Amino acid sequence: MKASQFFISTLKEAPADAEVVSHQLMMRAGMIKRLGAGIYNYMPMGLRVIRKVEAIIRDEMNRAGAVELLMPVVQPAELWQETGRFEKMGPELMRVKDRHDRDFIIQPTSEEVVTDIARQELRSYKQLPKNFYHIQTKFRDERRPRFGIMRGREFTMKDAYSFDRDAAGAAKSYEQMSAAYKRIFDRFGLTYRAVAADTGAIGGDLSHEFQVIAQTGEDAIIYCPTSDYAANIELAEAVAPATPRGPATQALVKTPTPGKATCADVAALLGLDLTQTVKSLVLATDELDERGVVVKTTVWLLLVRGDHDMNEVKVGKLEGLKNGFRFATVPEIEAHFGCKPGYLGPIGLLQPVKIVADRTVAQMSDFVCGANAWDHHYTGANWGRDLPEPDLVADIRNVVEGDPSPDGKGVLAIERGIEVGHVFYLGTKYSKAMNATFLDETGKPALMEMGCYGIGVTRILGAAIEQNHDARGIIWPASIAPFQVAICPIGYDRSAEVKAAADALHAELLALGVDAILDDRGERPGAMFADWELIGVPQRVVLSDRGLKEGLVEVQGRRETEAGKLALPMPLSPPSRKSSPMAVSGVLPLSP
RNA sequence: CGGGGCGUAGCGCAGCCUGGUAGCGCACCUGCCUUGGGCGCAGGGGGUCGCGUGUUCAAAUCACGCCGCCCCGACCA
Repeated sequence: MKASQFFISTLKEAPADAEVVSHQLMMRAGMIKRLGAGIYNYMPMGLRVIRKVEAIIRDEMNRAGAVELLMPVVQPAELWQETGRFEKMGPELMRVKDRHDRDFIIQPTSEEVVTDIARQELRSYKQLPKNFYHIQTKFRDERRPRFGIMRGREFTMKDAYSFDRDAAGAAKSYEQMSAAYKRIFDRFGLTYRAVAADTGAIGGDLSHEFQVIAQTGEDAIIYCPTSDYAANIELAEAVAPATPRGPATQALVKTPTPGKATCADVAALLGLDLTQTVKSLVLATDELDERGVVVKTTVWLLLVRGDHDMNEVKVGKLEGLKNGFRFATVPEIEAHFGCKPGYLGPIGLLQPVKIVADRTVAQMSDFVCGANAWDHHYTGANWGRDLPEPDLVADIRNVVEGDPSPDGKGVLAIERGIEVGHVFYLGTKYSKAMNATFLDETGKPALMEMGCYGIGVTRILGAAIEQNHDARGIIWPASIAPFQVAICPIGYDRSAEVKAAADALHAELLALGVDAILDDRGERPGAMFADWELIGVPQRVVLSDRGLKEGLVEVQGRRETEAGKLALPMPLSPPSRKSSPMAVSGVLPLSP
């Protein structure tokens, strides 16, 4: 490829609305152009990266036995009504009507359509297992699109769906996909972690997120540096403290804490550590009759230590709360606690309240909590003496750095990640809703066991840049770089020798199957170098009259600060075979 | 959805408060010059100032409405 024939459009300044570095660099490098909120044009340079990402995904998906098909972007609402998602999903699901006023959706994912295909086509156990995937445009009407391509509304995703005859088979499919994902992310050349994730209503433990490690990541990843344990923060278990509850040593005292409504303020006022305080959160659950009218409301008091945060996902799994909960209203709070929010606590309740203590809180003694009286807290509160033991003790908080690892093999650490892949066991959720059955050996219909597996194709670009960039621009891993080598001749248009040498090298690299681009634009060297560094091409070859006189060219890796000199002709080797899972190294020898 | 901010040339911005000729840098075009880190000089093209209504002799500027975009927040009392 010659640069003059290709399309290169770089900017010195990033558009003002680009906040995160990947967004800024992709705009500056001319890879994407914004068309609307969360909607982008993929310009030629960016599309080349997308195509390379897709090629690796296809290669490994096919190797893992998945079969590619293509399902429509616009899908009839009927299928989504079958599973109830047409009504259940929020405005994130884009609904459209056609000229006949019929309902359609723009797909955010394709469980319904693929299940529809499966129930029609897969009729015998002999046809299972089967894994269908596609790489397709998705649309999610995010309430707030941001971070450029990383949280756009329109994006490209690879989604795969496995169909098995039983749960054991589905587990096997899941493992195959996990293994394929590891190969895929290894080939991308990115630092990532597979973390256990919450399975929501499905249950079981078969859900993993593939997170690209980056300081700017939206997700907190919990892992144990001394073991294999890794989970996202929704799931990571906070184990009960090893030390038993201490004895009560203080008397219960109602202490004035005027204007100090937060645990941090109270602790500071009383000169105590935040870990001696208890935070009160009030939830409510409603029982409905068949007409949907509230017949009974239960108020819950959740207690976590002052320095801990409640974990809504964990709370949502508790008996009595798992069918949905809300935060209590102020009138409800006043009726049960006799106090407005700010000084609430578990002692001296006006009406029965279900008390759930976090495991840590249940082990505390001589703690500080709200006194259910304005501007007052209790100090020296103790379970069993000043208030009954809690109705329920459970893990209801987020883990924090330094907590013991649930596997008992060290302490937990936290780092940030960008979720770029997710593997998930679905069970029979969709096959049941859509009656997707097959005939087993006994001739009886059975529900298909499903799994789904996604990779955010366009998000990979953002994640790769967040993880790999410097002051000069992007640093693509070789396997997904738009070009592997940029040939930069100095004086291409005025030196016959330079032109001949550059053309020859270009032809030779192309013949070897190397994605090389020859910069024949006639730019000055500084402009040329700055462009390719911004774009992030892994290797650059510079040819000049000066060097050619000595029979030398310069080769420089994008991460290197100095060029190495190589004698002509260069000892070129073909790039590692496509099938190699580690085709991430450069194609040119970097030093003689 | 709540709060804040912005909309002036392809990009980055000034001008608006205090109404009267629309300006700067980058990019772009022409010529000369230069050629190892985004050259220099000279000349040039390009903007219904987001849209609409109103106030006024006169509106980018003031008022009202709409649209678009960006940021922060969304229940931890």
